Amino acid sequence: MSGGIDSSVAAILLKDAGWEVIGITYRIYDNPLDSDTEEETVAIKEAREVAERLHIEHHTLDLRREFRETVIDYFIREYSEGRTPNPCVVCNPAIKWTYLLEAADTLNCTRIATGHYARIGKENGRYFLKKAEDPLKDQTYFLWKLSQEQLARTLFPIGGLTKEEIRNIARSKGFARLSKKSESQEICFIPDNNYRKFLTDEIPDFEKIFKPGDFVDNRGKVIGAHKGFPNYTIGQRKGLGVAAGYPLYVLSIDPQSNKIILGSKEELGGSLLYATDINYMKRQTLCDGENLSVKIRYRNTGYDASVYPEGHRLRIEFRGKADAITPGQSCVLYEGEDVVAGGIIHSVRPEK
RNA sequence: UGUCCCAUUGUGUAAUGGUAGCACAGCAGAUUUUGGUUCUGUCAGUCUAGGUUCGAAUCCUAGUGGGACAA
Repeated sequence: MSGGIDSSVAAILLKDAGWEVIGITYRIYDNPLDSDTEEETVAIKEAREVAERLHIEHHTLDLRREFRETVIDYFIREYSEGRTPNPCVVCNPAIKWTYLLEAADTLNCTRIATGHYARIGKENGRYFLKKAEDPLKDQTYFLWKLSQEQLARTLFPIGGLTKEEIRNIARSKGFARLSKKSESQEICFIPDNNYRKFLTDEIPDFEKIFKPGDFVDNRGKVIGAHKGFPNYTIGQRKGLGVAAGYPLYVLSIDPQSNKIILGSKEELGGSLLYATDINYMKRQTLCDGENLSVKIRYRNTGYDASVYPEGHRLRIEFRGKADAITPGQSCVLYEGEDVVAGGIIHSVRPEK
């Protein structure tokens, strides 16, 4: 329970369905403390209050160290290597599910549940994610890394409902204030939403390690100066400070030469990627050249692509051009509503 | 040194002599369980000095700066 509307309604729905519900809230970062008590964070306090009103048991787990070691360190490492991390994808299996299941075992609970917008299916003995009922809120993109064991014990009480229905439930159950809370999450451990500032604050000697360098065009011509490559991500347009008469986007980042290549929207498109860290979900493996819909970012409906397994990785060839394929981000393979597999985008260039 | 061309917001450009528009960048907001994208709004300009004209970015003169030719 995060204190927000989704996990609170998930708890309400489970309780109404007759489950014996226990609420768990994590403390993963030094978020602002509640101004009255100075003891717990605002979010934890709100989650505890919801649990109290539902008359359910509630526990708080301090996972700041674990979160730091697995999520924040990863986040920093990826940007330091010129890649673009997705902390939620790492956090879900490694933190949320791992410690929720651990708590479930100590508390003698059979299942765990979260407030994610997703559904679970099972075919041929395999568990897999299905897109949420509300296509605008579907969060399967962030959950592709969950294992079979994790999925087997998971419930998604709100996956079959729309955001509007969730709000109505909260209101009808007397949680009017929750239904009005803003959606905005962004990176949960970066309070001011400024990840660039976070990196320069967190990385010792940032200015010494990541020096300013050149923005260049596709032919290598210098067209501007960048402020250290961790400040940028592929597809980025804002904040480049280079005017060309048409919008410029970050095409690629080369940490070795400390150069960042800029170009037009057309040049940003790519038709190939290699994915690693594959997690097979609905299928145990894939056939050569299977046609699937591939999502390479959260807010995207997916591109038609052919998928070729190559050892421990996948080669994905898009039918058309995919926009801003970004190493470090996830690619999730869908067959209709079902998540077939997922992986991390490793490279976008043809290789042997 | 001689001839010619150019000079508009931070950048690139537009405006039959009638009082300055567009794009990019910047800034702000919207959207969002990653980053990026996208959308909306907004700031800002006629090189300088004279002159012609009811009126000049637009015409004339000089200056300044840049470019192209030329022994």
